[in-house]
Amino acid sequence: MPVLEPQSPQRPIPPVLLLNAEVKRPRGRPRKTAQDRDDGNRRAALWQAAGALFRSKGFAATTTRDIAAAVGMQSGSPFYHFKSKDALLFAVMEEGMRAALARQQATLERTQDQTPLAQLRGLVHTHFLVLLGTQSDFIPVMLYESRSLTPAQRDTLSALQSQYENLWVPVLKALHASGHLRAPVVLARLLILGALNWSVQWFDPHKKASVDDLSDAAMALFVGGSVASS
Amino acid sequence: MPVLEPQSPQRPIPPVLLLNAEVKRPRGRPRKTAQDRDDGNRRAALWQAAGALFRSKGFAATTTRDIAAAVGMQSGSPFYHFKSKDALLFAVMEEGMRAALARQQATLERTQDQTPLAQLRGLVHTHFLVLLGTQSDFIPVMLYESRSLTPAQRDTLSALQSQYENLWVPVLKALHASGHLRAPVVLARLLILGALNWSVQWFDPHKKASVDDLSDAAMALFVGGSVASS
DNA sequence: CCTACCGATCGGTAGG
DNA sequence: CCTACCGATCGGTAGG
Repeated sequence: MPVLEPQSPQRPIPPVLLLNAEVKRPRGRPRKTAQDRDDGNRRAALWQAAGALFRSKGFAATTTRDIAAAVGMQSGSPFYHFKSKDALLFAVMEEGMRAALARQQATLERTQDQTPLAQLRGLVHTHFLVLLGTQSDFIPVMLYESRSLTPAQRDTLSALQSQYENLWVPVLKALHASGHLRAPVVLARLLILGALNWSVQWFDPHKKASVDDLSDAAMALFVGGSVASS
Repeated sequence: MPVLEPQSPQRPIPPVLLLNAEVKRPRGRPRKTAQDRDDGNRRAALWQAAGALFRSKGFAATTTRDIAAAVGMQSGSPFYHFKSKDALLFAVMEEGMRAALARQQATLERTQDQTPLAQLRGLVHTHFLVLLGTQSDFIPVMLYESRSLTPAQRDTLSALQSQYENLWVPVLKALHASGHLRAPVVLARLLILGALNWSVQWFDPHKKASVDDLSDAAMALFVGGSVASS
């Protein structure tokens, strides 16, 4: 009887692995096809899964094992793609900000010949889509978990956030000049973005209010005010 | 030479305690005076310290050892006062909500003979004070860490939150009826509270904008709108 | 409220 | 990307 029998090939698959795999997976490591090989598939899968988990459970309460399991990896494997859990958090935020920036820039281009009111309506609507869309967990994560970043990461993200906020300023300035917006532009920007961002706390896609309804209400609240008649 | 000498009174104070205590404390366990005895001193100290730590580091990233050290206890001692870390979180939130409710009720009583605009201004101002005051960490914690509560705790808190939100409704309805507020009342309430709540993200007491400035800007934004002249 | 400790978990790593 | 594991930490507890 052998004293040492490491890695016996007949050893049964541990139950915990069967729990994580819905269907039997083929034996051995998956072959890398031409489409599959190191083109960032797995890396993107990791930060997308991380984004969803960070959003629903919070950064500190999410384990790297959760993330690994979500994409069918073993516990140590995420560290092959990301140096640390922190790097994963940063990737989630950075990818999200870049996507949001691109969408808002497209919105501004699409509405550049319209009135400032229409431009604001476009920014508000796109912001709601970015915030509340099914696959955009990035922004809520960014808004809630920034304190877990390193200073250098925070700086990089701050620059992206400034870019994003600055997209709003010319529109708000125009509306301030035309009298549609009464509050000072800087504070108005902060309060408006806050009102929109907070919707991640209460928006329920199953309720009756749609993103369009929200956009209408926001516009009415911010720039649809009446004459102060008393 | 005695084998067992538990609680030897000559035993030196462990260095870790000296680090936490700015001044030398009297030897032995502190005597309980009439004022001191179990009147909730230590319990309140714990949830107040927990509130500050949960706010700055987040619930999951704060250890019960952090909390114990902040009030000069040993690692296991918070569990003498609270059944679990979870119970501490709940205490922070509940105490905060009750304090906020009391302050807003006082505001409404103080302004009950004034115009709805003045009443809203009072609610906004008090809300900012509750949010941004030096000793009110409770609300930000509540807003960010609710997912760590048990369902029963969440229910209790939801009831308090509903009470708080309902304080705003009559005022907003009056302003809607008078034409000062254009957006639907329910969505307006959500957007307005969101705009205010978000200020915990960016408000800096060392910057020039005061809570009064914020209140003015918020009023201008929500109910100070101009005629839509184009 | 302290002491001493447990059981579990977790981020991360060496080596393949 | 997996295996096997470490070092540290953490919530919580027994007993006093």
